[in-house]
Amino acid sequence: MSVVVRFAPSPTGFLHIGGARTALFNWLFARHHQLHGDGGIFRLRIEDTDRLRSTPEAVTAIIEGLDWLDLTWDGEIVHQFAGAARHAEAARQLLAAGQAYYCYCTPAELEAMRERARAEKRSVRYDGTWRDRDPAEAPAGIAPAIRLRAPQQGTTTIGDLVQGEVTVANAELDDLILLRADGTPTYNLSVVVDDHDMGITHVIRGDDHLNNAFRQTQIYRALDWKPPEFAHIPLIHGPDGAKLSKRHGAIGIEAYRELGYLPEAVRNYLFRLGWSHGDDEIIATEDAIRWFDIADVGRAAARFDQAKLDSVNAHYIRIAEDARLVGLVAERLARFDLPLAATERARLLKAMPGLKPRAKTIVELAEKALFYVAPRPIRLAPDAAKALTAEARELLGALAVDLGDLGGVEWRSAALEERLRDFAGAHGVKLGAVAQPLRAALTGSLASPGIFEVMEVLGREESLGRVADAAKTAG
RNA sequence: GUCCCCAUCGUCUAGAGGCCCAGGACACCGCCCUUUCACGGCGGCAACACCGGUUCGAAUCCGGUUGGGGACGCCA
Repeated sequence: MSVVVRFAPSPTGFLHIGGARTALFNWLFARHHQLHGDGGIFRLRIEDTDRLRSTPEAVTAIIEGLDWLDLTWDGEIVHQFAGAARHAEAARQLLAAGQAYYCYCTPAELEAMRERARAEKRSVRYDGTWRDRDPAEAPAGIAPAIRLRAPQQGTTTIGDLVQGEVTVANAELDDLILLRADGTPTYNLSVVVDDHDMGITHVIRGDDHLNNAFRQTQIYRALDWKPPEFAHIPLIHGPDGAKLSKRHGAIGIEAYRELGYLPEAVRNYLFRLGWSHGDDEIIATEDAIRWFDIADVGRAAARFDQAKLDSVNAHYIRIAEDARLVGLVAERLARFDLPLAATERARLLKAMPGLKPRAKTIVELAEKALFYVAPRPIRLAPDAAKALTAEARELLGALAVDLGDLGGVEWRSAALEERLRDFAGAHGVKLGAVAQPLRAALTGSLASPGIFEVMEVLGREESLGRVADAAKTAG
């Protein structure tokens, strides 16, 4: 079996987290099958048949989002509207075969029909007014839409790879519109024709399309085409348990990049949401490809949990290349008018091993790296300033003299630690009593990487300069 | 309202009749490590929605109830 799947977003907004996961699952499915030699084509189709709401900006956002997540598609992007003529032709073919008919109801009439149904607490669906009516009775001046003459008896069943076998009574489904009055095809028609023409074997999409699967199956049957396999994956819900929407905040995938998440972390978090492989939590993408199986996708909706995303992201930051991290941090700092010189980048590179286990996001990493490259005198956080008591400053003054005497001794973490311990002993105080004021002086904060490491990275001159700054700070 | 789907710790999940008085991860709380904060290590809290069946035996199978979600557009 040669597997062909597609991700088919409508370009009416940014690529949100749910769409990203749908794309990810399709991509994983394709790459998995590719690994096993049975095809594995992942196509991208932009469903832009809604001419009013589709925008080129949204297309760009979707492409950038997929690029960022490194979900590469195969072949050319298909723009659905480009196939409108072909879709319309399918509708006319059904019309000629008696599988579809002209409906002259106006939108206003249909709205009234829905209102009535709602008021009478009946199910809301087209009542078939024009299904069997003679077209000769058509009102003048009204352009008709084309509706599918759907079966009214019996049932329609789809064998869903995630949800199992799902059956619905045909009486529950009404005659959907295939071609609008203006001659443009509707979503359900376009999807069926495109999926068929593109040779799509598996349709993997959000659960919210499950109902459409029945309608689409009816269209396949009317056209005498074989429907693809369906796999409707559960939606992602917000913390409140309802479908993730704009109401839950800015959730475009690019927002996550902006918030400092690494693409591999977002990928890991996303495919672990609804799909599992035993107890594995941190899963490399290569392993996910190897292990991915629709059968392991859960049936229940999952809530989005930022704390977990943070933790996964923290993990990927810890194992990321230092140079890459420096690049990402530099990019952030540059936005705050802090372009880094080569020496500062080199400093950050050296500091990165001590910095990265302390950050959950790149934003946080940049904040924590700031003191390394900030110009003297560095800004002191309130609690750091408070730690610099008169007594502490006096101690730092003495320390500066002591360290200044270090002369030819190496300015290295191990040697500095030894020196500091001796200094503390000589002054009859605990190491912490000198380390904390020193930390405040060097980093402007009371929480930082190991202080000896900080001294080494900062270098002799900068370190002593900062200590001197702090020692003379007015208490 | 009608139809469809779902249901294990707060959250993500493992579990496909005995291995489960339910395991892992995140979060939370302790302790250890330690110059601070993290990381790491150790430990703790915490769930099979409910009621009936089936079975020697059910988180796992069946039915119902409740709860949650999704869909009901000439949107996609």
